[in-house]
Amino acid sequence: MAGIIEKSRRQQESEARRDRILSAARACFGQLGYSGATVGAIAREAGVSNGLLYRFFRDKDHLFEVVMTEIIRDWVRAMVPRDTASEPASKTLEGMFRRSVEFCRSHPLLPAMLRGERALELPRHLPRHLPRHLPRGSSAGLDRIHAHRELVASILRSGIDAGEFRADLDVLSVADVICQLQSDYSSRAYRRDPSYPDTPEILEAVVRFVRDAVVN
Amino acid sequence: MAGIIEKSRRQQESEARRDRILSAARACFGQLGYSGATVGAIAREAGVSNGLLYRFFRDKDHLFEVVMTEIIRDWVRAMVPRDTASEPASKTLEGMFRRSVEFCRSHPLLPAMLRGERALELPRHLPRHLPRHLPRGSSAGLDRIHAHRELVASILRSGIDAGEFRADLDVLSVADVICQLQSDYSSRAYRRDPSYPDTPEILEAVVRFVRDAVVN
Amino acid sequence: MAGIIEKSRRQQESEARRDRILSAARACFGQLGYSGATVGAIAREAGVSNGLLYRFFRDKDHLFEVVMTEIIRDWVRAMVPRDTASEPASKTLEGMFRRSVEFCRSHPLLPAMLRGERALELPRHLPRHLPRHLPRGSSAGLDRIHAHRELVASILRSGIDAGEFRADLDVLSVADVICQLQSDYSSRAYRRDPSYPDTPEILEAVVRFVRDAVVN
Amino acid sequence: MAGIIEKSRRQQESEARRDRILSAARACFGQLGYSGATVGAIAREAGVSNGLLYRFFRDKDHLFEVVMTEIIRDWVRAMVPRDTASEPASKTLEGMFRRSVEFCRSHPLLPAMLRGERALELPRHLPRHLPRHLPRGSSAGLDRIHAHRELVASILRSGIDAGEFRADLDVLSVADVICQLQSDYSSRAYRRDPSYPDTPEILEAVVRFVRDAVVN
DNA sequence: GATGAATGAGCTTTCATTCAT
DNA sequence: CATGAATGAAAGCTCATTCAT
Repeated sequence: MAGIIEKSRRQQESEARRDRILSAARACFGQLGYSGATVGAIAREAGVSNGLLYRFFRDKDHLFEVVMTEIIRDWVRAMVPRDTASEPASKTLEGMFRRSVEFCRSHPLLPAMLRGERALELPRHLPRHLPRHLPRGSSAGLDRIHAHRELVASILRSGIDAGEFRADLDVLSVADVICQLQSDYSSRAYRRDPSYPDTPEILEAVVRFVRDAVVN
Repeated sequence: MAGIIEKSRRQQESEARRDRILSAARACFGQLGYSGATVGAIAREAGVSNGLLYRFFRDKDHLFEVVMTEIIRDWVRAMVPRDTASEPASKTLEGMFRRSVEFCRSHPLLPAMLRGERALELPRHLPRHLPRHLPRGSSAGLDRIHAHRELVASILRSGIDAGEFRADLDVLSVADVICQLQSDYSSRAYRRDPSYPDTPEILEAVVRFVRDAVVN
Repeated sequence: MAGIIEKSRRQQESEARRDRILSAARACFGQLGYSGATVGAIAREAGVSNGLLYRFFRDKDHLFEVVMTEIIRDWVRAMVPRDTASEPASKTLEGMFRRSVEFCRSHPLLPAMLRGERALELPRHLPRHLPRHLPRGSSAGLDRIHAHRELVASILRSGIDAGEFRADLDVLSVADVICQLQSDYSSRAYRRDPSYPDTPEILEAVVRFVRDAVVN
Repeated sequence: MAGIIEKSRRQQESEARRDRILSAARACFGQLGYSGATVGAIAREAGVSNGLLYRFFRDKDHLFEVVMTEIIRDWVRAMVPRDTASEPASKTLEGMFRRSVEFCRSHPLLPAMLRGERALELPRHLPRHLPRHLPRGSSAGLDRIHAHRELVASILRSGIDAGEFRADLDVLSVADVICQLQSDYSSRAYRRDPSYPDTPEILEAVVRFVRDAVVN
């Protein structure tokens, strides 16, 4: 039994280190961008050696991909509405919005990247000669984005069915707009840019803005 | 007099080169991100030597800052409403939105960065130890952003005064939302990411969405 | 007694592991060169852990040296003539040559390195500034080389004494040439380089070449 | 005119540096093997910066290939017989042999590699899992090797035709043996290994050895 | 002014070696 | 004894920047 525990201890520590690396990567990529976040910086932040990173991840790219996939998974998970049945659709919508903002506030800042996904530095080897279209798109991430949009759309539809929302909404497009706003304002917490304020008042205003746009 | 003309000619050529560099930088930064856009690539794209770049700009960072400032200036300039007096405020708003999108579509893609400003790779040397707040923020650019917001706010106010818009709008916050949407959808043209579609239908929907949110 | 047996068993296992490591090292060094053969690859090939290697060998260099010494010992041993008395010296010589080739063919490929000994990657840390003479030269190995040459020389001498070989041979030099050819052609099997063919015809020709050079 | 000279000066210096790099690479690869010869060591030896190397050569591999091609070209060129007509074939053969040795003695040591080509460290990325056959074989080099063998063969044939050499020689195989010996003893100068002596006596003996093997 | 060859700091990645388990 | 996770020095390579021409 001692043996088992001992082995488990080692394994646990190893996993903990892996997690610390992921956390550090999340933070570094978020604050410094893809190539600004050097492997060395990530390792230092995680309190491990440079080389250890490569025991867990094939290379920097792989680490990046794992970070992105994870963060999107967590974010979507955090937003998903809980008890959608009993409340008015506008409340459901508002709940999602607030939970998303809350997730981003209390969590490492990757969601900021979501919005800018494109602006995130591309892995440096892909584009050698200028006119090349960006690949990127860890499919896992994309799926989640679609799922998110679809979720909002379904809330909109149920709101329309309930006579709560305007009947003439272009559901998919409006869902797109709402998702966009959600990621925009969710990420402000981490922009730390006074030009893009992140006050309760603003959030209130956004919620009201959306409600005014969709309710009858 | 010949001397003067000659000098003037020289100056003209020099300025033309500077412009070509700026254009190239705009394109390269846009497509490749901050660190993906090497000084060499920009120079090649501009058809000048590597070193010439440093006659006009202190360093890569400086060039980046100038590019950003310029692009924001042009963008704001393109959006500014022409004859604000005779039309309803909602039309003015819609016009701005469409002009913004149009500007970004026909113009090099930097506006895409606007939205993500923060996500744009930062100059690699600045942040050595993690908890450091991003400098960034070519003040010129910031001013424009404020100006833009102020402009939208003034349109909102005049719409309210005219009884066209809801009287209870939190003008500044709503202006913020509208500006955010403007830059979001303006930049989609350049994301080339199927997850973030850029169809006329979407644009129409956004216009309607905003109108529904603000008109009485 | 049980204790002794147990210990002996342990010891046996340990030695078996040591042998497996040596085998693996022979294969890896041979196919991948000194620095291509990573300690990890050797351990994996041997089916032991990375660290165990260091219980038996001081470091990678030491392992390499032992491998070289062993292989040379085996090779020389394989070449040694059996019943030198009854046959003509040219037969003895031919027998050595063929046994050497056979040894290299049926054995891991290190003999290939023999020839190139010098070209074998040297331990990377030794030579920092260029003009340094290569250490290398596991004395054990060298002795064997001398022994080999001496053996050939003695065969030559007995051939001369028997009136079978030319009397004017520079015995030591000719022995050197013959040894050289022996290692050259013995190692071809492992070069797998079509420029250096390894056919029975070639071997036949070499045997004849040597005979023609030495017999009266 | 000044302009032309000036430009030429720059170019000349640049080419000189390229040559210094090639020289240094020749020396380093020769003494240290492929991976022992670090890019840094080569640059230091050449008296240039690390990075300059990459202006002239794609990467370390490319540099290596150029070095090999060049050295083989020079070597073969140095061996080629001058006035093949008037002298006996055995003299022609002897001349080649001596010139080859001379070339290697006065020249950086790469010829040593020729012999060991296979033993030269392989570019490290090719073989990942053990059972893989070595590619290598800068075709330019191989061609030269074949050419060399063919040259020797033609000398042998003319010697046979002249009744100077044995009529029953397996020409191609014997040419192979002679070429092998040529590269063996040519490279000894650089082995600096007392086990493989490089004295005039040895050379004399080799020449005689070959003569005895082929002449009638 | 304009060039681009040259530099060298700094990046990602590998791997011999150690040591807690 | 044996393991393999962890380390960190050092490798190959890139690229912002300088400066002789």
